[in-house]
Amino acid sequence: MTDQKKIFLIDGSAFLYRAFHAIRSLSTSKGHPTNATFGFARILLKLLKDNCPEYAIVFFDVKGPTFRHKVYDQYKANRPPMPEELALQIPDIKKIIAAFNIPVVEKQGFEADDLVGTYSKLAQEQGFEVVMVTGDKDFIQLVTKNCTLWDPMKDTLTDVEKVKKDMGIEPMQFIDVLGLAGDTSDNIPGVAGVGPKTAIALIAQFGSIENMYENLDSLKNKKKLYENLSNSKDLVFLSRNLATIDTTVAVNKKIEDFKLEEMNTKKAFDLFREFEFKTLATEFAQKADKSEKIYKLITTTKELEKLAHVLENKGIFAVDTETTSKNPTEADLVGISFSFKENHGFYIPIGHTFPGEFEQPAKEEILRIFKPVLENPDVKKIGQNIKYDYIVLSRFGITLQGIAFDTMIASYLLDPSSRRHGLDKIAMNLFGYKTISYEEVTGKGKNQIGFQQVPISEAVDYASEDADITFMAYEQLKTDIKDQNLSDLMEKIEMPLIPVLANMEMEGIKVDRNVLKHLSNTFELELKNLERDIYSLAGEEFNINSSQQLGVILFEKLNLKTQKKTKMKTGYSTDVEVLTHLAKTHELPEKLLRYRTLGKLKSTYVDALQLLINKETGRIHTSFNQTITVTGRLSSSNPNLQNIPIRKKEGRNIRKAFIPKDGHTLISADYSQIELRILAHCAQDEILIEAFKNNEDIHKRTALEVFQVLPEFITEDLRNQAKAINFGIVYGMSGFRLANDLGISRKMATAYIDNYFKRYSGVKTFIDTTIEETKKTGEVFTIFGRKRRLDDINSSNVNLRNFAQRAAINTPIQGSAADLIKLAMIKMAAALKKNNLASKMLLSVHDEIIFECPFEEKDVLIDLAKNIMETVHPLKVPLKVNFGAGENWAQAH
DNA sequence: CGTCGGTCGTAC
DNA sequence: GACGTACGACCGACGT
Repeated sequence: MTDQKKIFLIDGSAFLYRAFHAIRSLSTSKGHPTNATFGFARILLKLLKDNCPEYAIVFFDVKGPTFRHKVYDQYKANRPPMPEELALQIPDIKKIIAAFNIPVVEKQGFEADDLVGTYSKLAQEQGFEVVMVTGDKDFIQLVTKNCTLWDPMKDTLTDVEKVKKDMGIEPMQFIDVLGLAGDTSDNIPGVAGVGPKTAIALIAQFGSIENMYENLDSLKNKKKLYENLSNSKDLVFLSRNLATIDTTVAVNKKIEDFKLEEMNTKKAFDLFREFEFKTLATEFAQKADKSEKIYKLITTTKELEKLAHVLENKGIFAVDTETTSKNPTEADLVGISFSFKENHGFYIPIGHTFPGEFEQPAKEEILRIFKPVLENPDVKKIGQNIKYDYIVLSRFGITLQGIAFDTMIASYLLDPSSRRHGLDKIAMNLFGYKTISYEEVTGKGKNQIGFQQVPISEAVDYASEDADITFMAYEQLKTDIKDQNLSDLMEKIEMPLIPVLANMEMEGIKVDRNVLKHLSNTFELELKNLERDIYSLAGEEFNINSSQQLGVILFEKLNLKTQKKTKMKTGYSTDVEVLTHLAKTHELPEKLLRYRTLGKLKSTYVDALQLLINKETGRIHTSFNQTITVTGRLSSSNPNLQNIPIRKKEGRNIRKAFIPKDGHTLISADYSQIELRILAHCAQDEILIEAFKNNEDIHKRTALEVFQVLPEFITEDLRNQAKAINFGIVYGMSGFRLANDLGISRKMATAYIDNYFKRYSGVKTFIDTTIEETKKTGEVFTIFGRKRRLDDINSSNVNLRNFAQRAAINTPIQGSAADLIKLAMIKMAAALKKNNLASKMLLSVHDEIIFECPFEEKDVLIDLAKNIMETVHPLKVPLKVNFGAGENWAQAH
């Protein structure tokens, strides 16, 4: 190695084609080709990584005639025009080069080759070592002791020694080789019958074309060659001229000007993201720069007041709270952070355990100073999962107002199928920025500390970053939301829903612990008995909850007939269906079914619910998650109050534990057949619409249509079968499944479905057109424009494709129902406030809203709710809401 | 000792 | 294979 400066001259034009052809096909999800862009980027990255160049230039041909065309009008005449797929990618490639901060040189009338030649000469004159980066053999003529040739795709290096060794000639003599051999791709003629091998041999023998012709007689013994050479003398000299790389192009002569600057990783990352180069994007993501961040600890009264003042004036800022718990209904405030400008953040410590190292302001003072701005509805607030902060602040006497944007929700609306809407993922996706993780500052496992114990400097960085990134993400996501036509959904539904849900969570629902205790004891007793019986029937003790061990007992020890394997084929299935079947032949499965039912009720509901009763309020405060489901529904967790049993008697008893507070009653408002009504609306099916308009029993109507019998022959059983069909349609059910469910032949089930589609022809058309449309766009939409991508709809995998087709039908229906009830909840919350009612909305269970209502308000509330819920958004069919009231949830429903 | 996938069961 | 959307208890394999 020498300390000589080195410059890399990159033959961009040649690599365009090589990259384009090397990768067969690659494109973004929208179909924009990226194969050449990817190949080119990889070549440049390899160059940068392998060589860490200080100087480099990329050269491109410029469209239009060059001096070679003047000399020879057939030059490159046989070359087809650049494929459109490639031409489309040239701007992308130039963007990548720009992001890498590599200078580009191109000049009208000259090819990249000539520019490489010219700069190669200049650079050597100025004391540089030159590496020409290309796969084109023509450049061999330029190789000198200070100029080598590197092909990054084959990773071969060509220097003077290698040329001498391989061909027995000096590099400069390679021009004469080209003169003789020609070049079919450039349409340079050369000599007929003379290819590279012969040409090299001739030049090796004679030294030059001139010398060869002077001594042509010595080739007379090779008659054909001699004739061809004699006849082509003019062409040979012309060909040599054409193949000679010009080294005298008039250009900026200062090589020093081409010193590389550091690449713009951010821009490169953005481009990789745009072109969907996922691995490259991730690679670049980790190189984010934290040095430009300005995060400040704010503690003095003067600073606090100044900050509050600035926030007020800015009119919009991101806010984030740090607390002692993941559960906002029991979290204590540890700190609060703000940001209103990218790369800037402020942190105010409130409840840190070790304030000795700094002055922690009094909590009351902080709340007093920031309460006005946080409660000012004209000052907009941005948050990441801001419902959390709303609840925490609310418990400290601050009602957050002016909630304008939630980055978690925006991320969700843009791609509800993604399970990752954490700030870390958002930062990575948008900026390639790796955030400080919570575990990094608190530790994890048994050594984890609360945020209140995190050293203040780390707390400042972590908390400020959260607000900073949230603000930065907001600026990007708001345009993404707009571009994707999701603004209405965001502004009219999801954002206004946040405080509504927050208040429902804070309100919670009262639970009678004694009811649960009693149920627990009752179940416990029976479970003990069942356990004893089961062990006795099995002839041994085993873990009844282990389906694996159970399988062994049933199918190996007792030799019961196996029914089916589990989904993953890891063992025998022991689910309800199997056990029910086995129950006909053995007593054990019967007991197991009972054991399962009671065990489920006890562990999942009766016992788990008791643990989640809040000590302060005596109520259960679920979380309503707004960014979980792919369809737009809410989900509920800790506990999940959306799957409390109701269908069977024993389970329904659990609902008796959910009660209203004194002087109140629980009211259930339940949308009747909302999904079938939405189906009627979306499908514009005449019969369905008519049936709903006439307030008919929809399952009975379906029975009439499908079974083609007179009304007086519709039995309860037939109605139930029709009900199963109605539900099945919404889920995209197959004939097989229907046959299974109804215990009829597959043929009969298919006939039913055929009949259904014949009668409800609008539904049939809706299903077909929805699937067709989804195939084109890869997206399905709800009535309110909620979007879900279903790329699998075009998968070659039958299972994936069928699944996507069913989802394409179900999502608009389930999702539109979710849109409607969300809107109804927003309107109900507003109406309760406007009418000064003391009633509270407590829960939402997909098509049902539960209220807690003072006795005297009951009639008013039902009137109001009926009015609002049924007219929430007019459809082609009426919406109908059923009401129930009672002293517990079982009664109310 | 924590994580994670599999199985099962509850709701709409 | 075969009906959409969730949450969560329990088991057991696996990794630290």
